[in-house]
Amino acid sequence: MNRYLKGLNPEQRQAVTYPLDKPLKVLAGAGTGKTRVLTTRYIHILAQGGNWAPENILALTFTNKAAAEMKERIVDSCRRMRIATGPLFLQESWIGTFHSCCHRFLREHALGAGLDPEFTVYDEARSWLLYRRVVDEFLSAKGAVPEGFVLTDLNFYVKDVYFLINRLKDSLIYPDDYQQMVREENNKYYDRWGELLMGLGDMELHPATRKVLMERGEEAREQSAWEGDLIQVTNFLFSAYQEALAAARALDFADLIYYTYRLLRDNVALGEECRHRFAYILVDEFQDTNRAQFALLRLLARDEKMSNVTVVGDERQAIYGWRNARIENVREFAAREWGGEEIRLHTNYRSYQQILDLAQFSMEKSPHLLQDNSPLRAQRGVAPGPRISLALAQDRGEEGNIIAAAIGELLKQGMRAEDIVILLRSPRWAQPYEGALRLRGIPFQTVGGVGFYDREEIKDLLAYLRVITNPYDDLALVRALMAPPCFCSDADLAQICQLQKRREGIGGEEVHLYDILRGVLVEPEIPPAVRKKVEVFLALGEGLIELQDKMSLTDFLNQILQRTAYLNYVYANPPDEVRRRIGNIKKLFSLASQIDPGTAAEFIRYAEFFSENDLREGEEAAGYRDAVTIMSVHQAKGLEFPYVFLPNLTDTNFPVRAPYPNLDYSEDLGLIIKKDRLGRDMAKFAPHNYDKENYRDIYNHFGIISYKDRQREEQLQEERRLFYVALTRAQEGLYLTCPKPFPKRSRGPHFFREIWEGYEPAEKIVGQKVQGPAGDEDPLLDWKPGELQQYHEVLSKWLELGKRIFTASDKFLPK
DNA sequence: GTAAATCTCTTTTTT
DNA sequence: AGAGATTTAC
Repeated sequence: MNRYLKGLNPEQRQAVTYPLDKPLKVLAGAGTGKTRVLTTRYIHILAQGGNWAPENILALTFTNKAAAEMKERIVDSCRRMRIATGPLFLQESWIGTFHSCCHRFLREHALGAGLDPEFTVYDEARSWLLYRRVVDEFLSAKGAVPEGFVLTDLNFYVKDVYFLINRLKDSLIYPDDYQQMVREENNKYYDRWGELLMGLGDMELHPATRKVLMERGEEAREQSAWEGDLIQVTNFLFSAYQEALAAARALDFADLIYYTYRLLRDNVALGEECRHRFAYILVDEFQDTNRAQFALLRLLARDEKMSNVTVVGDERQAIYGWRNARIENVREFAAREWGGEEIRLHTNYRSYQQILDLAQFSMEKSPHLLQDNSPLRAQRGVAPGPRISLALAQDRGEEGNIIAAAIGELLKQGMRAEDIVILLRSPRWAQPYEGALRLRGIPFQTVGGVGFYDREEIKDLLAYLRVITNPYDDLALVRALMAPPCFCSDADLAQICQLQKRREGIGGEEVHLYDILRGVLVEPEIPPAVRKKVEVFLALGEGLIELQDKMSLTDFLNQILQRTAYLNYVYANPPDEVRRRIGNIKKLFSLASQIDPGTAAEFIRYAEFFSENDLREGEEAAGYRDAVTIMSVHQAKGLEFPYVFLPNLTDTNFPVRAPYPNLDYSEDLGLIIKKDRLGRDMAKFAPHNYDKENYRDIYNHFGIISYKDRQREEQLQEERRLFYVALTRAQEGLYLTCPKPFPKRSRGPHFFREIWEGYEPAEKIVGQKVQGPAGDEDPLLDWKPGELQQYHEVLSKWLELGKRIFTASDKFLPK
């Protein structure tokens, strides 16, 4: 047997050695060694002879980090196997994300793809700025506006159209196709309404129901006209955005996939050459690919049956739907139908059986239509003693204390801090848990989250700095105008910009926003309220500009804070938020003092460097090597930890309720708009009284479904999968906690409740915080020494006795 | 009685 | 902004 196959279990070995000329789909559950299978198959291809070089194997991953890891592991194995990889392996191998591989390919074939060889790739920030400019031009040039279209309507949709465009592009739908497709789909939808209205006559209905349905039909007809307008506008903006990209010789992320796709589709010879070059294709995290990526994969494959393609994925871990990933891609890769095989990996090397059982228990609570939801089997078997603990805390402060106490206990038992992770649904909730850990002197580090430089208060203050060093920095100027104390609204700015456009129209030259501001003061058409704001702003700015060179950077920042009364606005937030923001502002001062004596301009350059490179400056000073990690579940994907804490499992936090998009597109409904211009829900979004059975039956009979309903269901399922990902990170132990109070009218914590009430093997405790005297104290930090002792006692029971000291009852969970 | 309007509470993930 | 519960309108 080949050496690299040693140590693989039979199912892994089967996957690695499965014939290379047949399609293969590996359904690999969490912790089943999927990356190992993929890298070993890569080695297997090289070792099988055939004289294949690394440049003949295309290996696609989801992140650059995963690609780097894979490269490292392959190089390692090759060295051990004494397979010569050549000195240029890292440069020649095609191991990377879809985006990075397409980028490289397009550089090689820029001319053939009709691109400038010096094309640039726009990241999200740059593409958004370009799009914004396109929208502004559209707003000022009325020619493209449909008759009757109210321009102010568009402001509501600006962001949504941008997301819509990205969503379409991720499905390879570009302007030419978009308008036609969406119109057809829309017409089909309204045809169904027509049928419903026709069918009403033959139905036995309550007169009131009939009347309502007739009215809704009429409403739907009106709404279809509104949709028509928006289709026209979105299509115009879409084309204009693409043209602007072309003019800038730029591609955005989606374009990288699209241009590669188009090049291979249209250039037959090159397509052939490419299919020859990539003798084998491996794709990791297939459940996170989008439609465009799948389509490209079909083109890259040797034949329609994907004979030289191996994909690895797990539907249960699909958590990137919001980035247009299609979980359906896994099912649609029909390896068996195409003469290949589906291999399932069920042996989990990470966790004890109890943890896998819990994950399975939770997963089966949602009606997923998954190809493979069979349970995982723990290689490590069933652990002695309980492995899953639930705690229902009386409030968030107590929750933090329970977790901190439990972690302290683990550390006392000899665990290392780096073996422990706190996983959050949203990184913005890190603060309470950080506070609890800090209180006990437990070292921690918070990864990711919203980067320091992306924080509102930091961006505001930096904007002021930028405006003062360069008043002609329009972006900074706009940000500063919108910040305290002026709070210019979008509408205010629109009026100022109109003035700018008009000046440019007269002089024919570009006029800077800053120069316009003075004009605003004397312009009769500008409302007094706006004029006042600008007046305040200019006085403020001029005062600061004078001070600029007279003091140190930190003193100057202090002046900005004082003169804008910025802290007053900070203090208007809830206490948690105030503390966080103040902490950030303090940190800005300490960063500034580090480069002090230095100029504001230097500091800005420094800050830009960090934010442009997405180098995250954490909100908390980390620096511990051996520290408890706090991160989001998304960031934890692919990682594992001995002990996992999963706090804040409230009804609103996990699963989280996301707002519905104002605009969306789907193949069966066409363009979906949330509200019509009167503020009513669009029929397509949510048919009236859809939640009532008699209406729903009629709607469904005529094929009128509720986008809202479907969206909600899909959202919940993605949250369920995210929860599954969180649970399956744990190797040794899992601690789930949920703070009270529950909002009066909520149904209680959804996922937590299911386990609390339905999963017998878990330990369950209820916090017993004694109500302190009511006051204005901060509930997060204000604990009394006596209480800590009490937590400790509760916790000892939890950890040592290992028996259920409490069972669920209605007393603690609202019905 | 049902349907619509109002009130109340909470509030994301990132290559 | 969404989702229940509650109130108001018909």
